[in-house]
Amino acid sequence: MSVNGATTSGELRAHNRVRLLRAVHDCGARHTRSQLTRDLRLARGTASVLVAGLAEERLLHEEPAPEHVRGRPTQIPGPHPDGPIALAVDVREDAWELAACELGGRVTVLGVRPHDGTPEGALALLGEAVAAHRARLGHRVVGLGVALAGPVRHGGLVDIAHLGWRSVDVPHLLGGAAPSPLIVGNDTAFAALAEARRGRLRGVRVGLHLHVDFDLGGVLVVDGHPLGGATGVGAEFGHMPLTGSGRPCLCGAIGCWGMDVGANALLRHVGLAYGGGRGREQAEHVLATSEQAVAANAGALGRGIAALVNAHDPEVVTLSGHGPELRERAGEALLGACEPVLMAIRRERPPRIESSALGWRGSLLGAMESVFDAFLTTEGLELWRKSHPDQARDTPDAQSVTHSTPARERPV
Amino acid sequence: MSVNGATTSGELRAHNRVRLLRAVHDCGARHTRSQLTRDLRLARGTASVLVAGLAEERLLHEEPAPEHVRGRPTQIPGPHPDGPIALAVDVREDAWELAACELGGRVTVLGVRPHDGTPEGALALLGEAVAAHRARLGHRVVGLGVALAGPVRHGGLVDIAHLGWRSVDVPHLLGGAAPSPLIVGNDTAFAALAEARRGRLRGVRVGLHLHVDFDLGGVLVVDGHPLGGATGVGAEFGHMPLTGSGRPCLCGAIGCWGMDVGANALLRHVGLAYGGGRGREQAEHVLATSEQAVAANAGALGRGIAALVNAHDPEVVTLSGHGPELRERAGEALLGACEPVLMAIRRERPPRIESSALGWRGSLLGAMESVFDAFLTTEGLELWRKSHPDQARDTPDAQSVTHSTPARERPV
DNA sequence: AGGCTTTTGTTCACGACTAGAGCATAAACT
DNA sequence: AGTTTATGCTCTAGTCGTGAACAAAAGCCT
Repeated sequence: MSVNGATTSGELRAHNRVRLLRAVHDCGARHTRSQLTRDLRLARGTASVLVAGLAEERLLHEEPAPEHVRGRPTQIPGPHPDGPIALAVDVREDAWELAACELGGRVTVLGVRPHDGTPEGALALLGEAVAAHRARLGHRVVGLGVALAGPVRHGGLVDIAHLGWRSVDVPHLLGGAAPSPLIVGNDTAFAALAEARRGRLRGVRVGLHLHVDFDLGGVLVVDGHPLGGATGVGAEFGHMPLTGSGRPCLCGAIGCWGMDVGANALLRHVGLAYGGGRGREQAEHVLATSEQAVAANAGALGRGIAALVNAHDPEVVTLSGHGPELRERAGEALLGACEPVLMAIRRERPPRIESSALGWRGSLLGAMESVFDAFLTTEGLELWRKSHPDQARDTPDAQSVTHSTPARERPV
Repeated sequence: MSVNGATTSGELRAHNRVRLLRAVHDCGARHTRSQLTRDLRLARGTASVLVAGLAEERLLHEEPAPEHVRGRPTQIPGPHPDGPIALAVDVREDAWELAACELGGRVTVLGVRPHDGTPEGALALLGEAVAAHRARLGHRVVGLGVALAGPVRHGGLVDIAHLGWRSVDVPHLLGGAAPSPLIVGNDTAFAALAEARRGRLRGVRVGLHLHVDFDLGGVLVVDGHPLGGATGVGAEFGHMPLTGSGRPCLCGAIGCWGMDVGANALLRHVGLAYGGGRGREQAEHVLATSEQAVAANAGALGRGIAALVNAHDPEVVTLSGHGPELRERAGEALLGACEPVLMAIRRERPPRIESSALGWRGSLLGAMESVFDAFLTTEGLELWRKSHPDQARDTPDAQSVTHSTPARERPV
C-alpha cells in the first residue's frame, strides 16, 4: 500500500531509487551492494547508475565491506555524512527523550528531560530543543516524529485521560519551528511499527502488539503496518471491555481492559494513589515485590489477549513496556487466563507470545520510521533533490569518497 | 499493497494493463474510454495500445457509448463475450447459491439449492454443479470463490461450531473438478469485501462491517481490504467477550458476543430450539413480532459496536444480513446501548451506522471479487494469455467487432 | 445543407529507462 | 606468479510512455 507502482518511464527510475534506499534503510545499512542488487532483482548496471546518482545527491555513501570471501570486493551503501536526518521524540507521562536518526536506523540521543505532566510543561522545552537542533542541522532534517501516550486525532490533537489532556494541540504547543513533516502519533502504534520493521514482528503477516506503561495500548499489525496508520486513532485496544469489570474508566467509558493492566492498575491493586503520570518508582517496586498484584495484572492481560486472538488470529503477540516483566514474573497466570476465553480452534495453534526486541526504545524508533516512511517516497526524494541544488560543488568524486569521515563514526 | 510496482519496462506495460482492467471492473464497465484515460493519467496513445491489446486477448470488448455531448463519440470498454468468468458460491447453513460473474461485476445466477447442513450434503451436489458449469464454460473460468459461514483456515479447512463442522476440508469435498484458483473464505469477510468495492464502504479508509445471520460475524475493512485478507481466519469479532455474559459458546470459549446477536439468539430468547442451521422462518417471525427479543438483540449489537469503535475508530459501520432490520426495528435500543461503552472522545464524532447497499448478496459478490482480485494481477493475466494462444484466428478485426453479440445482453 | 467547433482515436518520432553482454578490476586461491 | 571468482563499469539493443500532428465523427451555427 505504501509504495505505489510506476506508470511511466520516469516514475520507474524514481521508484527504483526509493526501493534501493528503503532496502538500505530496512537492513540497517548492513547489506552489500551486490546483495542489494540481487535482492531487488536489478541488473548490475542499473544498480551502478542508481547508487552513483544517490551518492551524488548526498543520500548514500559507500564504504568498503569489512570482509569478503573471494572475487572483487564489494561496497556497503550506508547513510551519507551529510545525509537526511529524522528527528524523533518519545513523550511519556513523566519525561521525554529526543533523538536524531540516520538512514539505516542509527540513533543518537540528543536529550532526556523529566516534566510535570501538563501539556505546556511537557511540550514547551521540547519545542525549544527541537528548534535548536534543527537550526544546527539545517536542511538535513527531513521531519519530526512525536510519540504520545494517548489517542491522537488528525491534526495532532491528543487526549490523555489520566493526565487530563483534552484535545491538546501538539503542533501548536511545539511552536512554529518544528520541521515538516511533523508526524504526531500514538506511542503504542509507533512501538508496533518499530517492532514490525526491526523487531519480532518483522516479516509477520498479522501480529498483535501490546504496550504496557501506566496505561495499556494495543494495536494490530498487518503486513508491516500498524492499523490506523501510526497517525490515526486506532491502537486503543485498551479501551475495549474485555475483562468484564464494570469499573468506570477515566476515558468516559465503562469496563475498559486498560483499567486492569499497567502501572496504574498495579498501584490501585495495592491501594496506592495513581494517575497523573506519577509513581513510576512505586509501580516498579510493586511489580518487583507483590506477587498478587502482578498475577492479577497478568491474568487480565491474558484474558484480553485471548479475546483479541479470537477476533484477529495473529501469528505472534509481542509485549513491550512492562509487558515482558509481567510475562516473566507471572507467565502461568497469563496463559491460564488466556485458555478459557480462546475458541477451541485457536487452542490447537495458539500464537506465540514474545517480548519485544526493542524494549522501551520502540516508540522512539517507530516515530523515526514514520518520518522515513514519508521521506522514502518519490515525493520525499524529489523534495530533497530540490532543496539540495548544489550536488557536486567543490570536490571531485574520488577525493570526497576517500577523505570523508565514515558515516557511522561521525557524530550527528 | 495488492498491486506491486513495476521495475522494468516490461513490467510497466503489464502493470498498466492490470490498472486499466481493474478500473473497468471497479466502475462496473460503465466508464468511457476517454474517462478511463483521464482517471488513470494515461496518454491517449498509450490507452489506445493497451485497449487494442486487451481486446485482442479477449479480455475487453468496446461498445459505443449510448450518449455523448459533442466531439467524436467514445467507446465503453466492457467484458469480452468470450472473456473471463469468475464462479462464486455462497454456502449458508441451509442452502447454497451458485453464480457466474463477468468482468465488471454482472452476475448470472446458475442455481440455488437447499441442503441438510452436513458437510457432505452441502458440498457434494455443489461440486457436481461446479464441474458441469466449468465443463460448459471451458477456459473462460478463472477461479471459484466459496463463501462459508464459519472460520476458514489456510487450505480451506472450515469450522462451523453450531453446525458441528470440525475441520471440514472444503476443497476435498468439492472434488477434483474445482477450477483454480479455489478461494475459500468467510462469508462476513466476503460481504465486507463487496461492501468495500461496490457498497457503502467504497472509498472508506477504515470501516467496520457486521454480518448478522444465524451467527454474528464482523470484520474490519482497511483501505478496501477486509482484515485477514478475505481468506484468513480473521472476521471473528463475534467471538470476543464484549457483552459481559458468561454463557459458554459452541465455539468452546466463554461469553462470546455472537451468543447474543443473530437468529440463534432470537430463537433462544423466546425459548425456541436453535442451532443446526434450522429455523430461519421462525427466526424471521420472531424478528417481525417480538419487540422484546429484537430490543435485546439490538442492544447487544450496540454494546459490541461501541467496544469495536473504541478500539478501531472506523468512519462507517455497515450492517448486512438481519442487521438492517434490527437497526430499523430497534434503532434506539442499539444506539442507547452504544453510548455508555463509548469513550468520551468517540461520542463527539461517532461513526455512521448504515445498512449494506448489497443486502444478502454481499457474500456472493465478495467471493466473486476475491477471484477477480487474483485474476487482475500481472501473473493472472499472463496465465490467461498463455491459455489462449489463438488470439486472432479466423476473423479480421473489423468484422468481429461489428458482428459479435454485445457483451451485456449475452447469456453466460 | 454546409462549414465550423469540439472531442476523441490513431500514428509516429523522441527521450528515458532497464537488461544484458563484454570488459576491467581486485581480491583469494593454487 | 598465474588462475579463479565475484563485482563494478560501459555501451548497445529493445521496450515503454509521451506528446504532437493528423484523422475521424459527432454536435452546433448560419
